[in-house]
Amino acid sequence: MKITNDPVVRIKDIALKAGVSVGTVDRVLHNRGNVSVKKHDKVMKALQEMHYEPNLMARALVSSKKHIIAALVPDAHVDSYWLEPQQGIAKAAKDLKQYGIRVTEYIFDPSDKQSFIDNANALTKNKPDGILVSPIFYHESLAFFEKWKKMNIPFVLFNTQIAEYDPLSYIGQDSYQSGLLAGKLIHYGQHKPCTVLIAHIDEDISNSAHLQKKEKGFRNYFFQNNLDGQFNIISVQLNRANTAAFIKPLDEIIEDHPDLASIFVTTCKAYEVAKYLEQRHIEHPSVIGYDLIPPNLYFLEKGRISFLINQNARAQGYWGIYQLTEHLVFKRKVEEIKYLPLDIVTKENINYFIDKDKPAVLGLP
Amino acid sequence: MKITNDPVVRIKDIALKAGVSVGTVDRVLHNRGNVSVKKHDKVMKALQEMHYEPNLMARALVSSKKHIIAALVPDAHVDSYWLEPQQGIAKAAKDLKQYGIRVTEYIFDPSDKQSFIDNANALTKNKPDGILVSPIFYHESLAFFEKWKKMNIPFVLFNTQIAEYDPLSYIGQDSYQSGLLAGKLIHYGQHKPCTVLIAHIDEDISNSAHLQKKEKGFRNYFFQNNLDGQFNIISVQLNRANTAAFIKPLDEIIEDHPDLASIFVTTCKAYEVAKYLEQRHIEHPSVIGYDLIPPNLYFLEKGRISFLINQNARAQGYWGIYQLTEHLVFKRKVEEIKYLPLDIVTKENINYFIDKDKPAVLGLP
DNA sequence: CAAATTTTTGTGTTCGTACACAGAAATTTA
DNA sequence: TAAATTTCTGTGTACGAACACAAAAATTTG
Repeated sequence: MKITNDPVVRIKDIALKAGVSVGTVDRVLHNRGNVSVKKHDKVMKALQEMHYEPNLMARALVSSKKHIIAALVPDAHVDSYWLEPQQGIAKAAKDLKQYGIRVTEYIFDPSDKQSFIDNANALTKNKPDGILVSPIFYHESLAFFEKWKKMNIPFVLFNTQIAEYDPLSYIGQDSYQSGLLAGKLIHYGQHKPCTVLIAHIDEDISNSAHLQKKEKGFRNYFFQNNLDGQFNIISVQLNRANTAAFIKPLDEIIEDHPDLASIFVTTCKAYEVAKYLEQRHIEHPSVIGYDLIPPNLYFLEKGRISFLINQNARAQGYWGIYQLTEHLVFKRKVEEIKYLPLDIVTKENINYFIDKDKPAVLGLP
Repeated sequence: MKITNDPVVRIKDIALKAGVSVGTVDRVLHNRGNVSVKKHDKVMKALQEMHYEPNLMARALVSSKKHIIAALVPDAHVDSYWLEPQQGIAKAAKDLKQYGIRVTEYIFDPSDKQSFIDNANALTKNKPDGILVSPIFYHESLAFFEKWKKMNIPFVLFNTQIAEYDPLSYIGQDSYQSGLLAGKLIHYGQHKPCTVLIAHIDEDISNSAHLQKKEKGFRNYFFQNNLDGQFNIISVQLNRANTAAFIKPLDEIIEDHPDLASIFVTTCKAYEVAKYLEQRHIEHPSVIGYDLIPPNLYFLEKGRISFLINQNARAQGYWGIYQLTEHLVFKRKVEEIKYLPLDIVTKENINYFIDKDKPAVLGLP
């Protein structure tokens, strides 16, 4: 039998041990100054010896002042991908309400820079206590980062990383690594030489660092493992807006490459490829894609999509708000970069990844 | 711009609205009785209308009485598998200390029923406020469940499920599902007819419901997908204690089945098979196993093990303590069964799964 | 109908921390 | 050296919920 814990130490205990009042300990703890060197040292010594750890509940209770967090996120009507982060944000807002967190969402059109600017301006005018933003427009974002920096408003980025003006934290997906992972999955499923297609759907690669990183990671998997000779990797950019730009290129690729064994879809639109294959009664190529959105799940269940890589977009939104809360309410240090797990999801383990209404007790791991 | 939250409602607000004192509201909230029907109704009405949700911080703060949780877990020296749950328990103990939780561990020898009984007796004598137990001995466990039930001590099971005497919660691995998943992974990697080996290492199948469920799930994958014809599935029980009982059967199987394509190891001992294959310079069979323990990670990194299925044993320990805390401290309803995710781990995404000082993200998606 | 008893209701204190404010000690100024 | 100022220190209150206890109202008893 072993006991895992030592007793709880309160500020009062520290004060007693150091021979000072709780007020003095408090001043030391928060570097508020106005403490004589002598007592400061005494308190520090007591703190070291007793391993003081603040009671987060009491702390949260007393500083129950309201913190307003502004979330600047793309409109899910334009690209349904953004539904997930938004759900995460909403969940976090609900869970963290009791800590005095209020979340205000500013929704911009991801296809319209001006919409981003307008919303960012509106947000800035309201002077929130913290900002969560998906800075998909690089240059436009920088200007606001500078403003927020000057206004001393902490901001957290998610989905897209921009290192300048050091944000409080970046919550992200590791696109390169996910490309590597997709490569592994496809390689594992294919032993004979064959053709593999990388399909970028509905997004302009040149404008998307993500897609580039995914493609690079994917290609590098085969390169690093000296598989270039066996696998003929081709890539294509498709656009659903225009049937000709979607169906036709696919038709041609299928015709030109009878040995096409797998298709790696770099966006959340794997279901479009699955649908296409089904309609054309093409059985052989396996499909790997991203994100647990309903149409993808449908084809995963059917077996038409083999794997989905879950980048935990929901969790990105959740963690963004969570990190800001840690900073604003509990004044804790937060990780500068937080990559969320890359889950490999199949028909057989899907049920662990949907729903996930996990509770939040702050302070928890 | 949309605001995600409504204002926080306190007991005081309810009392004001209902025209009573906070004491009365408190009595209604906790069914303490001694409230006139008239006022009771008024309070109920106010509660309904204002969507009261208790402030968990304040609640935990006021009832900051110590809760002692006893954890009855197998000795990791006998089977290193138990290291993971123990780490999870230790982490939870640390995180939840501030909520007044003290964890006492009782370590028993998993190969010795009497050791289980002795420790369980010692534990019971100390009358903890909650119990976390891995009831690997069925009959011996039942007797204690009955005692604890009578003593009104909530207990949570992990790792092994026993439904009688309804525990507060069961935290578990879904062994059947993980077998299915392993089947899928092997099938995905093998297109030609071949032989597949199920290896149970260092455990007696007949005594382990887990291993049986894993094998059943695995076989059913192939059965349900009408793949019986193509895949010749054989199984073997190996024991490292005796070299003859380990090396020899493997040698024979390899010789008898030149088309052996994959080996599914149902325990955490996949590294033993990987080591064997390496020493014999046998390249072709892919290996799939369980658990992220160092020797397995070594062979995963080398490529000798293709996939590891992570049953999140660490998280099992963590959640066990967590669920008891939810019940004891926050008085929240806890899920009766909590299956932890089955993660598919490869060389390419391993870094998200090790370390995990994961909050279990508590609360997270 | 008053006294005794029971039921119902309200008030006050507690938890650990943060912060405001008052009071004490040390320092500077005249 | 006294007064004014600055630096330092301790005390008191608030946060929201829980619970003990006191007070008030309703009921029973004599």
